[in-house]
Amino acid sequence: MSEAELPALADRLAVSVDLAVFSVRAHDLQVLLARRGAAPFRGRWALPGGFVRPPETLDDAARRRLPEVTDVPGAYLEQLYTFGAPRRDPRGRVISVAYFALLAGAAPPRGTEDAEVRWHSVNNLPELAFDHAEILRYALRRLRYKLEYTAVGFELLPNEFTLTELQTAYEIVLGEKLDKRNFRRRILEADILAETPRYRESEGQGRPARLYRYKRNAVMEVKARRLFPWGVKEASDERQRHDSPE
Amino acid sequence: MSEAELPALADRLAVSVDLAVFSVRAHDLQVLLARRGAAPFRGRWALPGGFVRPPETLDDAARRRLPEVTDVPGAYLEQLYTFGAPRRDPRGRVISVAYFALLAGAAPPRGTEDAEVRWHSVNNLPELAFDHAEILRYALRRLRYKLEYTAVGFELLPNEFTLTELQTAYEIVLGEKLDKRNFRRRILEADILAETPRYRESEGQGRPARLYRYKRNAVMEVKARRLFPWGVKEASDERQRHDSPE
DNA sequence: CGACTTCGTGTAGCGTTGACACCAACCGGA
DNA sequence: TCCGGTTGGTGTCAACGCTACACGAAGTCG
Repeated sequence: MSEAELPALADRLAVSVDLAVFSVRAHDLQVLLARRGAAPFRGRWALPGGFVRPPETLDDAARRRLPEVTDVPGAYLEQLYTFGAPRRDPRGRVISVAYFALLAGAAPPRGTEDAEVRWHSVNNLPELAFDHAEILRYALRRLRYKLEYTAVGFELLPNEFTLTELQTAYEIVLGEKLDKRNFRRRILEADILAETPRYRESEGQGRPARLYRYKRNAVMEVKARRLFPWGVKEASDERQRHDSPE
Repeated sequence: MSEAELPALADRLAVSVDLAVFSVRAHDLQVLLARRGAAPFRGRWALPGGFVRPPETLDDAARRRLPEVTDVPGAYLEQLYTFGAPRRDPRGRVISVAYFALLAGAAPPRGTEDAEVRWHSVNNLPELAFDHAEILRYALRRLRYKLEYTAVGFELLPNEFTLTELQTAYEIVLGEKLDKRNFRRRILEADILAETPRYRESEGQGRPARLYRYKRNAVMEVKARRLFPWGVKEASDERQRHDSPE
């Protein structure tokens, strides 16, 4: 930031936000995609997003997109990474600040005037416009990491939920079965859930399950872990940059 | 990304990269700052950085700054977060993609024509221009996290180093003493260091220490950790967003 | 050669993790 | 109402991993 003057208009860049909106629906991890109604990539599916307007925050720009594609009370939103390859958009230089969002599974997609919006299974994705496949791969990786060392899983569920529903959501996202007793021990010891007096009695047989809700104002914090008590592997084939967070 | 057309020139944004360049020098964690030679914030210290030019990658824009402020062979560089509050720059709307870099302690600062560049202790910082204090706080947090669960510590040292030097670097960054035997066990089990046949004999008394170097092509990878075997604390006073990476 | 400094090494106790099986509550149909 | 079917909810024990901790080795200096 040493230049005295802002760059000339011609040297300014278009800045967009793109959202990877995840939800667990139909026992599957899904992401919200919008079909492009105009060139370039007309007809292709893409992450919902749009250009940042001069007076708004990046977070605001991202949050503003949400009601355009789905009905949702509160959603978890987090900035992910900024993608800025010079030719990622054929129209010209556009840098994209990627966000990911977590929604309770109930949210139905909401089409816009000329843009069809639909949930897609992350296991069965169409070809995506721009570099959105890369963005989505990255978002997915981050989502899994995040779920492993933080407890944002609630954001994928309605306000009240059973422990089994929570565990199932984790299993779906992580793609791996978890031990019931250990899962419950951990999540309860973490002291971020509050029992409600209510039970889920609905749908069919079986013993009714206690409903829990997420304790507001409980914030996950990674307990200071001494150095890296983990592992190291040889350089994997995975040829990706973006190894930030983890 | 549903609009068909790019925004008008007037609605484009200036995009800058700002770098938090860290190094361990004089038994202290330091960051490279440049004194601003022009308004706004003339005379204030700021993170080195500059505007992104249309044909270059964000990473390139960041890497291009490095030789302007210091001599360095290879430096570790990683994108951090993108800051986009509308009024963070009094000249107009500028969004800043923040990077952090790690340098071997030897690197001397290198002034530019009208910009003095100096190392500053992170424990004794001057007032910074723009929102750079916030960016730096964030970068520092990420650096500490990163060091705890990844083994980038080498990047703060010259090619060959002793285990004690490495441990000292970790202690300085983390601000906490570490157990010698445990540190060595961990770092060696990780199998990312290679012994050299050489010893550090210089400076003064004591038994000479074996020199090690960082194994190229050894990539840290967080061993898949089951769920969050960690802790949770009440919402801390720390009123910050940006809880991404961890 | 003795005092001083830094290097380099092993173990035992403890806490945490992961694996594992059964009774409880409710439903529906016979 | 009883019985089979389904889902909910609970405790222990063994293996492992982390932490804490002290002393002989190798060299320097006077």
